[in-house]
Amino acid sequence: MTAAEQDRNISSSFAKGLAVLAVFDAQTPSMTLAEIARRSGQDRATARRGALTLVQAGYLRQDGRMLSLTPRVLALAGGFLQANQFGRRVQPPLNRHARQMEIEVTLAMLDQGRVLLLAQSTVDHGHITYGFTAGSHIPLAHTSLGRMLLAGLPADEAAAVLAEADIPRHTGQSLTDPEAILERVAQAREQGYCLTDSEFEGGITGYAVPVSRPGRTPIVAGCSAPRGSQPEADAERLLRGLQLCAAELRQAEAVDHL
Amino acid sequence: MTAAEQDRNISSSFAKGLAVLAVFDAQTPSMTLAEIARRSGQDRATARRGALTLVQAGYLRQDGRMLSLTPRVLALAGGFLQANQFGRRVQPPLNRHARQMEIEVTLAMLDQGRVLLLAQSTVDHGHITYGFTAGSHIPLAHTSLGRMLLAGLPADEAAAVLAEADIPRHTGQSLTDPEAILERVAQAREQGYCLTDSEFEGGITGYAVPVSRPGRTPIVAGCSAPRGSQPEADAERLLRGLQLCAAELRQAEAVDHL
DNA sequence: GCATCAATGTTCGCTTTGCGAACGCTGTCA
DNA sequence: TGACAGCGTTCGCAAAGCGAACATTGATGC
Repeated sequence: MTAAEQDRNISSSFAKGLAVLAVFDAQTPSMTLAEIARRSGQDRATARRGALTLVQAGYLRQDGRMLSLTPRVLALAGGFLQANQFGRRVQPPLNRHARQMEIEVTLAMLDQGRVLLLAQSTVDHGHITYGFTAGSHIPLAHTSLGRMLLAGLPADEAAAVLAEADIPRHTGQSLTDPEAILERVAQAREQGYCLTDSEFEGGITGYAVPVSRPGRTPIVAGCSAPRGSQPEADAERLLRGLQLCAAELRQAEAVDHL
Repeated sequence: MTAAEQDRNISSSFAKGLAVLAVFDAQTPSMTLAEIARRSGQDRATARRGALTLVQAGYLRQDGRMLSLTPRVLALAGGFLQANQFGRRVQPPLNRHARQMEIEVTLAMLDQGRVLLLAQSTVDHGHITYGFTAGSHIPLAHTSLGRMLLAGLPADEAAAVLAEADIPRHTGQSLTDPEAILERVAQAREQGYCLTDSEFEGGITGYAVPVSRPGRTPIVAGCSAPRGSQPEADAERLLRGLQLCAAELRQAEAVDHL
């Protein structure tokens, strides 16, 4: 009696193992077996087999009872980055505009109810940096990147995605009502850019503009900076820079088939 | 009769699935099932199950009969990068020195007989760029990064690693005799830096210095540039810059536990 | 110091999964 | 048009791996 109609085309052991690997995208640098089991929602024995397999394959390292990712996982991402020519087609425009704007520029897309950072220009100056890198996840609801991404979806889909995402309160200014957030999203959709202020980190303003063509899976570019003495002049300058950057990426078709 | 003494702690299905995922680190952006099967050395049916599982998990996308990586694989690397604070501790020094040197600086380590790029500064100027990114693999034998990495190993281990790696001929200047290469490696080990000229790409000189402390798993920093009119002055300037960068990374203990 | 308890890591019998030979389908060449 | 080569897909049977049960570790009370 098999009530659960298991699909013979899917390897459940493999899927469970992948869940073990994916658990490490949290901020926790290393975990015990039991913790992996808990976070991946699997039996300890199952998680153990998955983890030991990953150790043998070289993706995980075991120090005593702690397990942590090895640099080899970078090679997995490397495949994607090379296939899509990020080094040639995405990173250079990002860097050039970042340098002109004198600010870090980030490219992002939706992933599982969060914002996935695809690439980040790296400009050197005195500014604070969150320390996010390509592959980092950041919250959806309280960042300009997240809201601009939602704005790239039809309103009903955006509402559905937001309903699935959790909406923690980062600062006193964070909007917590989904309706209020969706209103900001609609506003971003209309005006073609998104600003947020102090909702994720106090005193920091976020800027974002769309990169992907309408209808495609949304991709956005954005940046963030401490609120200065002339907020409106800053906003105008930065949004103009982001728009230029986005236009260039669009023209280079750097991002069309993600 | 089970002659092969299969380890009950390892999930072979998972290992095979991982092999499917790893196949995409080639330069091939998308593949058919049969090609995946061939490259991963697996039965077509097995490869199919692995691939379909990856599709369901969102790491692979299926367009007709072609399969390609999705951006979600970046999240796997993101876990590693965040855990090791690359955004805070590695990227900023790299960028700063790259800007001072006016050249792209790369951080790398050994991985499976090749050089794995861990991070890359991103400076904007007119120079040629190979288009490599973090996570890219480059050859071991004919790059200064590769030879400096080998120099970080005891001589016998270096020879063993090199024996496993393949040594294609990229240019007319590529050394092909393992002994000759090991001699250059020994030279690099003694003098504490490595230069290569035109062995990977004609007219391009590569520079590399060690970053990790002696005895640890080798990590190196390097850069490459077209040979200019004053090769020796260039070499001195660039090596000095790389040494400063390496010293800073060492002091920040940015790379100690990889 | 010893007993108690909770939480983690590991084993092994039973069931389920997934291996791969075999099949059908599609496009190509003579 | 028939033969063929390469591809994706199916299904019976062997073996892989699930998880209850068992060790092991380490913290807490007496």
